[in-house]
Amino acid sequence: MLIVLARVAGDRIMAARRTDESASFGIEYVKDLPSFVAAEERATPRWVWDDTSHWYPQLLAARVRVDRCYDLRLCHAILRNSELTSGSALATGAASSWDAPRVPDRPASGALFELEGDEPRVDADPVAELVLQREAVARSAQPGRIDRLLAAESAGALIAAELEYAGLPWDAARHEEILADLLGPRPPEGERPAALRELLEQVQQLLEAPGLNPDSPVDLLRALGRVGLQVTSTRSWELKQLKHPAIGPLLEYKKLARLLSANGWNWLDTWVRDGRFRPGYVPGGVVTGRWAANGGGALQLPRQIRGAVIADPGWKLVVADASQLEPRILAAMSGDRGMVQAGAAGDLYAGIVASGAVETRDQAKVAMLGAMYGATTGESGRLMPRLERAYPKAIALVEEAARAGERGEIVTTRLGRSSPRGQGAGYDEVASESEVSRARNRARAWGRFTRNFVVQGSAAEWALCWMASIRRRLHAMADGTWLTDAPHLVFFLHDEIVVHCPAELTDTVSEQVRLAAVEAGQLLFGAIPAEFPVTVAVVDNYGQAK
DNA sequence: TCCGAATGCCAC
DNA sequence: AAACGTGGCATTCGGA
Repeated sequence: MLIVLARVAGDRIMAARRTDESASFGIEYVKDLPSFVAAEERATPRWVWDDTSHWYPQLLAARVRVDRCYDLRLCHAILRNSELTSGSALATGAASSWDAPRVPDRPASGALFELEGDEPRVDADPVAELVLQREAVARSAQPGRIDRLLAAESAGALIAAELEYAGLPWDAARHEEILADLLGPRPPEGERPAALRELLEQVQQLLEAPGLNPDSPVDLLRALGRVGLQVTSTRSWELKQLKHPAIGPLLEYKKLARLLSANGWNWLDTWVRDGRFRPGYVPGGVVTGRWAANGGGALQLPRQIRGAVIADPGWKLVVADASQLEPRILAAMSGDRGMVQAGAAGDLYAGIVASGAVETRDQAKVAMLGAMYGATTGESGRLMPRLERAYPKAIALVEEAARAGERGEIVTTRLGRSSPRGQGAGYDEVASESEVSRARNRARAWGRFTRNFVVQGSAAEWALCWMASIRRRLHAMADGTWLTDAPHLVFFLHDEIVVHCPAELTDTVSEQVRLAAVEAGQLLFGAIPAEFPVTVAVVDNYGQAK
């Protein structure tokens, strides 16, 4: 059963229900959304709505969870662009409001937004859009794959809302300790903490630059130049090459200044409330299908402060990451038996060494990353021919993706997400030499993008399937207990998840997380015997994992 | 004074 | 050693 929800004129909510494919929609109006959804959810319908982030948070706030949904905006973006649905009316029609960029939900009351016109929002007709989308899927050459992707993408939207609802357990006191240890006590607003002040004085003295602000690259570059240090930038790795007494304290300053500005006291005040860090997640926010973040920097949580992520008393964190996910995805997608075999024993990179393709694990890793990113120089570039000889099908897949991109063609992930229509490679015949070379560079850069797109995007699909399966399994374990009173997901980072879990359930949860990884592999690749092992750590704080 | 580009570093 | 993909975010700096 499907139930489509929409806001209609007069700020009313309409529900259009369809019990099976052949039936027509029955319309009703909803008085109280949470109680309506809670009642209907007993029959586990698929809820269809324009944008999960506009509907689900208020349901969760009322302690109403839903099992399945269909996010029209996210699915539209996939179908509109996918090679697998390129002939559909949805793909060929004029752009509509469904193509508009995501609109962040309006805060309940915000003076800033009142000016923008506060008439109630009326949704574009979601039933018509749903019909168009289903038609596009039905006419696709690969309806199974694309449907799987739409389901996974929609499940991801539910998970993102639940992650934000639950929040990541965060011990503000522990965070403050970490800051105090490294930076000194919290300084008054606008002043540098003690550790930074001391380092700054040293740097200023050693460079004989009393007024120097190391946070200003221009200023710093000038000061370094005055003592004879020739550098083209002030990046840390470049400064590390230099020999001068000021470099040590300068690098230390930069490290601590980064901690202060990115995850210091201001960050703590802004993003942590009541023992939870609640960042913004944006499912489908990256072209490849990865999630993006907006607010809080969830996807760049530095290792330095992960020790502040502490499970509640009596609870644990189950931290799981998919080992060498992208190369394994490449192996499975290309059907490269040798590379699949190399990953069968556990450590894919060790398997590559064992096959004799390269000498060390580090070489295997660098070479694989280079193959997926398009490295041409350095050690990675030098190892490529050997990798290609050992794993011809895997390397051919990324090489073909790169060539397609260079020709201006689109490429597509395992389940059917296509790259944006690119940067044409063309240049005209009368173009000057520099124009030709610029065009060639642009084409090559786009080729590196499409090369990476197929692997990164397919890995993102695997991760969505994995996480959706984990969510389903955790819900089954919960046996009616509310989301956050039972084991629940609290963090997601591309190929890694964290489950907040009562201590006595960690074994079961770990097992379910592993089973979910097997299931994800089957969802993407069917019977291909590719392994997707996960490393699971049961810890009290996130800093203890890995 | 506001805003976008440039810079640099964090995550995968 | 520093070129090789996807991002977010804080800070500086120069132009409107």
